[in-house]
Amino acid sequence: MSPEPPAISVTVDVVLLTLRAGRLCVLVIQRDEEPFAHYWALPGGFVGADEDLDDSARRQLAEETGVTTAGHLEQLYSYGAPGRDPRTRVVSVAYLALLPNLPQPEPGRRGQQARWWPVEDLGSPDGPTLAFDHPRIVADGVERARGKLEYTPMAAAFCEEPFTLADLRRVYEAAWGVSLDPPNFRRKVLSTPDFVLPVGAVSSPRGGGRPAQLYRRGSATALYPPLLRRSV
Amino acid sequence: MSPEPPAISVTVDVVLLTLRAGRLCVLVIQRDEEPFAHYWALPGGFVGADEDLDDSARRQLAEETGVTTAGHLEQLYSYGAPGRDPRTRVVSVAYLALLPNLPQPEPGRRGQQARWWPVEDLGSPDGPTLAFDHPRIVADGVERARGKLEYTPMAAAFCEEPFTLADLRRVYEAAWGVSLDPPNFRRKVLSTPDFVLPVGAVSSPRGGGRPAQLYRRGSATALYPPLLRRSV
DNA sequence: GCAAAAGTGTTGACTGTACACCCATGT
DNA sequence: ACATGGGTGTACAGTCAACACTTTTGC
Repeated sequence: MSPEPPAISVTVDVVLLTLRAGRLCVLVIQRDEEPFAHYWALPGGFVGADEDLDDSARRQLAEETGVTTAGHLEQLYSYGAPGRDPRTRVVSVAYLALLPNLPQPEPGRRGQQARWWPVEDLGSPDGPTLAFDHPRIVADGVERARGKLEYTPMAAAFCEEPFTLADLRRVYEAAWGVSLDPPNFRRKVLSTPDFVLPVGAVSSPRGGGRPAQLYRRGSATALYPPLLRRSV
Repeated sequence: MSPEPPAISVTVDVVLLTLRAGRLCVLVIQRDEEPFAHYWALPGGFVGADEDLDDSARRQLAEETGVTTAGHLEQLYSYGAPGRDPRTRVVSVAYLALLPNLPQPEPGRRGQQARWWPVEDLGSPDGPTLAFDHPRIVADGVERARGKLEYTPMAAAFCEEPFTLADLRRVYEAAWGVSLDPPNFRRKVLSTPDFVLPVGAVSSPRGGGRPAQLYRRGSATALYPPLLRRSV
C-alpha cells in the first residue's frame, strides 16, 4: 500500500424492503438538512470508529426507524463515485434488509418523516425523488432481492411467523409481478428440504376457504433446484 | 447523518483469478513491509481522492501486476471489521477479476514478488499464509466465481479468444472440480443465445483429434436456464 | 347451498443425462 | 492403422406447467 490515504468518509445505507398490501415497498426518510433537504433518502449514516459494517447497518436501522432487525440483513454493494455526495468524498456500503410488514410507517428517531414507498412508484412522476444516488441503490437492492428469491429461501423473511404457503407465494408474486400456480408452488416449496417447517396448526381463513397449514422458516440456505422466474 | 465522521481509510483489493494447467489460481504479491512482511497478499491499495472504486481496482491491477484488464471485473464485497488491519481502521472494497491464463507470473511494479497460487492450496500446509483477512476474501471471491458460472456467461472471461468449447468446458471442470459430458455441454452452451459466437474457423488440434470450431464471447449477460452445478 | 381458498392427482411437454456412434485430424 | 478429441443422434428418466378435482371453511 502506498502511504497517502486520502480523506474519505464511510457510511452505511440500508435498503429496507417489506410487503404491504401485496406490493414491494422500501422505507425512506425525509431529509431535514441540505443537501437534498426535503428529499426522501435511505436510512443510513457514518460508520462508528470501532463498529463493524454489519453492526452499523443494524444500528442505523434501529436508530432511524425503530426496527430491531430480526429479519434478513445482507451487504448489498458499495458506492463510491467521487461526486455522489456534493459535500465531501463518501463511500457508502449499502445493505439490504427484508422484514415482514410492519404495523405503521415507523417515525424516525430524530423526528424525521418516514414512510414506505412501493418500489414501482419510485421512477414514476407521482413517486418521490430520492436524494443522492439512492435511486440506483434502491434499484440494485430490489434487483438483488428479486434474483435471490430464485435460489435462496429468503422469501420467508418477508413473512411473519407462522405463515401459510399462500403468504409465501404472495411474496414471489409481488416481487416478480407474476402469478404462480398454487398447487405447483406448494409442491415446489415442500420438496425443498428445510425451506419451511410445518408448525402443526392451521390458519383461520378470513372470509371463506379451507384453513391452511402453518409453517415457520427452515434452516435451508439455498434452493436446489432453484425456483426460476422465467420459464422461457 | 450525524456530524462526526470517524477517520477510516478506504482501500481496494483485487482477487484476480485465472486458469493455469487446469487449476483455478489466484494472483498474490509478497509484502515487503510490516505488518505481515513476507506474507502473501492480494494486490490493492488506497483509493485515490477523486477516483471511482472501479477505476481504482483497474489501477491497482495495472500498477501491481502489469495487467491492463481486458477481462471481467466486478465488485465482490466490502470488508470493514475494526481489527482487520492492525495499523488503522481500514474498509476494503474487494473486486473480483477474471482473466485468461497469462504468460508469466507478472512481476510487481514496485519489485515485489508476484505469483499465481492454486486456490486449493491456500488452506493446506504446503500453501501460503495470506496476510490480513485475505484468506476470507479469496474464499469469497472463489465462491462468487463458482456460483456465477452457473447463471452467467462469465466462464468465457477465462478463455483467450478465439476459444473452443473444450476450452470453455475445462473452465467449469477446473472451477467446480467435476467432469462434464462434452456432447451435452456443447448443446447446452450453443442453445443459450449469444453465450458464444462462432468465429467460422477451426483450431489446429495439438496431438491428434478433430479440429474444433472456434468461438468468441457473445453479448449474453445471463444464462436461462442456468447450467447447474449439482444435479441432485 | 354457494363461494372461496387449500390441497391432491394426473397428464403431456420439456429438459437433462448417459452413452453409442460417426468425423477429422496427428502420428 | 490407430489413437485422440470434436461433434451428432437417441433414448430413458426426471421435472415442470397446466388444470381437473376434492376438501374444508365462511356466509
